[in-house]
Amino acid sequence: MAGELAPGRAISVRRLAAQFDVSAMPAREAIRRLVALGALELTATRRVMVSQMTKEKLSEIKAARLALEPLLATKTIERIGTKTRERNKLVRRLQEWDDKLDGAIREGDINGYARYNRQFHFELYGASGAAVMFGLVESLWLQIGPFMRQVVGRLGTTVLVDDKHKDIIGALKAVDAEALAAAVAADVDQGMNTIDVDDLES
Amino acid sequence: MAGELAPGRAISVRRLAAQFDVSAMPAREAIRRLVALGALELTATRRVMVSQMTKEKLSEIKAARLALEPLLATKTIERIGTKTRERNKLVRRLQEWDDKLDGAIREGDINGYARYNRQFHFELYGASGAAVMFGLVESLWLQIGPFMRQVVGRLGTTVLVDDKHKDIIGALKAVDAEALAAAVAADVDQGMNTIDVDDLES
DNA sequence: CCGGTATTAATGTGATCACAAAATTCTGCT
DNA sequence: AGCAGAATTTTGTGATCACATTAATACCGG
Repeated sequence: MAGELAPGRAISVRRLAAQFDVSAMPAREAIRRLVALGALELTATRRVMVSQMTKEKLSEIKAARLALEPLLATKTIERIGTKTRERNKLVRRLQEWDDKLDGAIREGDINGYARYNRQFHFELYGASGAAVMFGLVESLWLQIGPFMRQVVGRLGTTVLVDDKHKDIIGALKAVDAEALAAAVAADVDQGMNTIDVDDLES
Repeated sequence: MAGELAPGRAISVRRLAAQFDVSAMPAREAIRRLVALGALELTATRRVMVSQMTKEKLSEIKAARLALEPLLATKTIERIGTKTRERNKLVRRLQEWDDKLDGAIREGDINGYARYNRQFHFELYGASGAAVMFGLVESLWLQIGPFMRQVVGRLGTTVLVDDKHKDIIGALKAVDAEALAAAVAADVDQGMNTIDVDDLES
């Protein structure tokens, strides 16, 4: 999800096992799990690699994210909108992640960007308590992660300065579910539009 | 997905392996895969069982299905809306499944209902070529399957006669994306509303 | 007949092996 | 140097074992 593994990169059981100093079995399970979630894919020869991105997949992931993530954010407001204490706590945490995110963007730190952006969104979605949808979104992020990293690595983090995180935090503070959903949708839309499969072919 | 396994039912590697006359390894992989997709869940003691349904999960699944399945249907129209030949072929197949489905409902055949309803929807969604979203929806059906079967088994298939499949086929024939999305949403909504977690507690 | 305890069976999980198939490296020839 | 083909290594996958843990059953005292 952090994009440490480039699309197309081959993953083998024994190498992964050696890397994490475990036996083959846990490595196998981890790999097959990520295959089930779409992060890794099986080649025709049963080999496993980090999934490649295509225009079609990117468009699908964008549509699915736009359909699900605003919903999750809305559920978070439904759950803790009236609980001032919890809401403030969440706002504080989101602000922390966003601060670190801004820092990472300024410094061109791609690892930091990927990490803090994920933390920010998952903190917001996790607070919804909606485990099923959370799982679906997790699968989408697993599929988009390696590709995003590649693109950002090529274009630089400056293309990502214009996120809508401030709007998200503002809507959460105001307990405005509609504005929150709109801000999340705008953030997803903006993030997915700045990248393009063509960015990797040049 | 067909609901052959009731929620709460324990699944063990060795039993599954014996049942399908394979060794432990493929059974393990299958189980872990279904765990990753949410169909099975791990208990606190590392045991595996068919996932239980809760009001919250049911509500989440409904929301996610309503967000994704109309989208998939729309993508199907985008893909083969203008290709008359392929479209007619799909319509014919959908009609076949729907006929069998009606028969199953009339005869109170729960297995048939589960099977043909799934075939109908997946035929429609599969034609979209949207593999990512298809996977998400598959995961949702895997999670709802065992529960649906339980409820339908208790209430009888007659509660399901009022599906919107005729509307879906009609909209597809008319190449009306909006009407198709609305019909799919209505079908999902109707199907999810006729069932209730309370139906299993009585 | 009931409830708790001891005994037995079943289970998840990590480890390792074997084997065929695929990828990679090496080699020798032009 | 370039390249086909052989030799070697790597790999996925099924099989089986071992061990600790948990569930199921048997047993027995009241």
